[in-house]
Amino acid sequence: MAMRAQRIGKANPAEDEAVYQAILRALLEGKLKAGTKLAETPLADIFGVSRERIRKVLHRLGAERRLEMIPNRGARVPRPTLDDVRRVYEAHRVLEAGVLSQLVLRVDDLLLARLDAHLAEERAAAQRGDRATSVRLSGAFHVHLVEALGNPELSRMLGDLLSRSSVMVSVYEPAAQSICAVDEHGAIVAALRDRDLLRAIAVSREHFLHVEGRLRLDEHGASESENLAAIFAPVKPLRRKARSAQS
Amino acid sequence: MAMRAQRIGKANPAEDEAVYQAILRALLEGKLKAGTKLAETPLADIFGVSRERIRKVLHRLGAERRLEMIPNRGARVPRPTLDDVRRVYEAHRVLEAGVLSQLVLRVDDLLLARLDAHLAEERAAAQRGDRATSVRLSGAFHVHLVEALGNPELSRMLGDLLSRSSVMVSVYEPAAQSICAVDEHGAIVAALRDRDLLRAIAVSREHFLHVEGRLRLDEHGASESENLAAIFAPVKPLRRKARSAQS
DNA sequence: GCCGTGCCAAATGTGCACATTTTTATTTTT
DNA sequence: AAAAATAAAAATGTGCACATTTGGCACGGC
Repeated sequence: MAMRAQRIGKANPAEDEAVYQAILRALLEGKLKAGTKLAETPLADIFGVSRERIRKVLHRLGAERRLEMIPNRGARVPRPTLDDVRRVYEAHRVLEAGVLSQLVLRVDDLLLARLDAHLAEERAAAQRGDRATSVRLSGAFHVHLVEALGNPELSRMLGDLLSRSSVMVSVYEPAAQSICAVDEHGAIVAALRDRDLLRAIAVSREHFLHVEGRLRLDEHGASESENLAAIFAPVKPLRRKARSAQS
Repeated sequence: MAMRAQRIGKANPAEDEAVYQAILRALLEGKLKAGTKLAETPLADIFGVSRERIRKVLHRLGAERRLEMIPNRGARVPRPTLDDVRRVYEAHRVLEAGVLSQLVLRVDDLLLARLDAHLAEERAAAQRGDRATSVRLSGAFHVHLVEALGNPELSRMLGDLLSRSSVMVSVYEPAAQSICAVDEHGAIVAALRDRDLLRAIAVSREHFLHVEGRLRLDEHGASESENLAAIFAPVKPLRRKARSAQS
């Protein structure tokens, strides 16, 4: 019994984060198609970490409602119903209405200036046809609104909602028109400048309904995304235990 | 080696739930004082389950922001700052404003009748001095409002917020006056009946500010709650491995 | 007398070896 | 031959044995 100094218990929280971020990123970028099964053992091989670590990350993502966990059957990328998407959008709409109701009470020139600056950025990106930036800035507008309240609770809520709708967008939304119209954002700021809560809420509501209206109505049965190894390829294996599971 | 048929791997999800509910309940009922450390091994002994099971539950509660998890140092009952409490209340206020903005667009007689019935219950409980029921119904009012929208996302958000503020209430709120005034709830319903969004939001806002205003301003250093075994005593041990850890 | 240093006990984190459940493939029966 | 039944294979869930880290305490130095 030669005291096999096992290499267990490394206590490396960075590894957890790395795996978590990698899967989350793939999820947010839409690289993982809806309905794909995320088995523990293959992922452990791909990332070169123990299965328990994968398991922990998967359960965490499940708790955040970003993965669908079925007891004894593992984790799957959720396949949201059109109704699910609508509910998330509605929640976003409701939350923003609340944010606006609080915001009209404390608008100041500084905030308005910041929002105007953001609108200018959005317009610039739209004019030069930079669609990627447009999409990013379009989402950032709503983040700006909620962060103006300086309440981490609310910011986190909206963040969760946004990340989830981002994933859903990749399923149901036509890629071309997925950006919010800059005019509508401008209208919200204008209403805010006038301290007109009812108009702000109405405009915001219209805005979200527009986005919702663009959702594709057909539920195309998202196919399983094969070869997971390729999806996580850009991420360097943390340990060199991973072998290419090429078929 | 007589094939020690180990009793591991029982795959009993009910046990998880039981432990989770027990701790959550103690948390919500304020039996666990803020700052109390929840070590894994003692809890495992108390509940008569394995440490891993406790660990899983503790991490889940941490993910739900109901416990404060410190790496390598375990779980503690959070000791919220007064600012923390205010932020949760503000989030609740903002969310309800959004709910109301959506609700005025779809109020019908059925909803109003239900709310009236609830108000009647509240008044009855208040008149007969049933404080426990009053507190419960008072929270249920806000739940009714959000559930009227029929959106599970929003309901879950409010549920999280409510449960957290419930815990905080036990720290900062004077026990006697912690109930919402029925009149204020009635005023919200009245504004809803008139489809007057601005008034509904204003009344709701006032209502929450009243509750916030009653918070105790002194941060009393909540002492550690000793003898955990007694706190979880009403819960029957799941296995008979627990011995009374009386000092 | 007080602070820095090093050891000891306790609590948390992790990998592994199983048990259990699910899924798939094969066989048998009507 | 199709469907039900059965067995094998794979994947998930769990307890346990460690390793690692943390906190306290004694000892010694300034």
